[in-house]
Amino acid sequence: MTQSKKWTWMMLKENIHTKILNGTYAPDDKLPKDADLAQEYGCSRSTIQRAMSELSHMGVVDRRRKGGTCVVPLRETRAMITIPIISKEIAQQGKTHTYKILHRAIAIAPAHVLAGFKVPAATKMLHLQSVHFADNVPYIYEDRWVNFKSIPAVLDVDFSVENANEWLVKNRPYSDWTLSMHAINAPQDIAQIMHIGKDHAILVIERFTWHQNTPVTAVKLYTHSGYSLNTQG
Amino acid sequence: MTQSKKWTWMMLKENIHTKILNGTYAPDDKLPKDADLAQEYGCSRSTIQRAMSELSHMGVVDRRRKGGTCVVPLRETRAMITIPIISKEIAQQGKTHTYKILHRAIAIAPAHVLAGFKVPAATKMLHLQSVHFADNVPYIYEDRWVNFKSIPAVLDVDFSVENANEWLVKNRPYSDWTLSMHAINAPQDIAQIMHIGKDHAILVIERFTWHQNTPVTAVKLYTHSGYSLNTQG
DNA sequence: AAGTGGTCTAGACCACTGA
DNA sequence: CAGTGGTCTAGACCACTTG
Repeated sequence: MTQSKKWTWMMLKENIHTKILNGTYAPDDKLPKDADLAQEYGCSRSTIQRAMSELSHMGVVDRRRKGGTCVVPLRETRAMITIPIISKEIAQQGKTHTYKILHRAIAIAPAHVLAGFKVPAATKMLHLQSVHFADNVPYIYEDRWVNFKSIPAVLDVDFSVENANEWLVKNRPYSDWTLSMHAINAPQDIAQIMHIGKDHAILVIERFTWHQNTPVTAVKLYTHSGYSLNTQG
Repeated sequence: MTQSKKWTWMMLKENIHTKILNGTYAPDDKLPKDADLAQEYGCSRSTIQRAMSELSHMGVVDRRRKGGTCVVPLRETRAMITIPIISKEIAQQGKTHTYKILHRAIAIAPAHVLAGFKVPAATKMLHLQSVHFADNVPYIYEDRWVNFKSIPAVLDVDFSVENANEWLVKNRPYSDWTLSMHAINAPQDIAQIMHIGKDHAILVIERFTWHQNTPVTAVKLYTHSGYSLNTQG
């Protein structure tokens, strides 16, 4: 039925996905094995493999050696989100990015930072608090701890000029990270900085980064009112 | 230097990523072309291709035909997030999921729903408001519009028993969607439903789904206090 | 132990796109 | 139009896992 056509892996992915969506393959059904599908579609097994591994990655099917390929019954939505580089994001909106540092100190990192890093002992880190503006309107407030032991040069940087995130991305890339998003009511100090009312709801993006198991930086980004993260699939 | 070893695409990905992280390949540098890398590592071009296309997908490098492969200078963080199936998520926490429908009506969808669907004309849809509980504590409030023209059977379902999201996932899978996350202060009615104070900050997840260009459902999930979305890379 | 998906190879051709 | 990445193939072997 499906021969005589040239199938790319992308077309295969969509074709099989459609068959799953329209019930040709129902939830929990077992799909034919790759070799049989290859014959059915008249293509090589590698091409089937490529399509199916995408579907597996999307959470649409579950693939196991020896077990075969099944349609996942209650599929979750998986989305790739991009945490933008702040200055780029602001520039894309046609606005001017400026940046101001409010606080710089070396201090023992608070418990939640140590916990997030999974570092048990109290450790001194560089504490940086700063604000990003878009056309002089507060855009994001950034509260950051930097483990300067992993990158001593950070102590010599003049962060009144240089943006901490971008300096770090350039000078101490990370290999692993965690990310968490939640909502909070703005406490008094942040409300004042962001020019919003106390208790105004803000989206907080919290990120921990490591480089080969060494903590690099922990940052909380307190977004401006109305900020949203978007994606599609 | 790197021969005599058996390289898998995963090892290659990590090895090349490390070289980018440690500056062997600096931002904006051009990497050797796939064929040369294949020779350098003593593997086939397909294997290099697999590793590099992963790095490209991660946003670490930029690949162009004829242009070659470059290290992206200011790399964004890209994360795969999973929007869980509510009942599963609650079960995973060892709690009991229950569900209650508060409102069911057919009405003209409000402007923001029509706009999100990119449907210009006023359209009647099924409006469902419900709450999910974890051990009888409000967990998520769900405000949903269903385009019943795309799935008439939805009008006959007894949503006092059946969970709308899961019924839809089973009976009208979607092919395309958008997702948006932001924070709001709980309005009076939602605060009351969720047993929180008015203006308490909550994370809202808003999703529009289509099936082959036909709107299926628009849903806003108002999460409980303290909810967070997590991911890692 | 056998079956199925995961990976690797060597080679071919195609599709962009930059010079 | 020439160079580079993207895809496809046919076949081989490996790794996991289930019966």
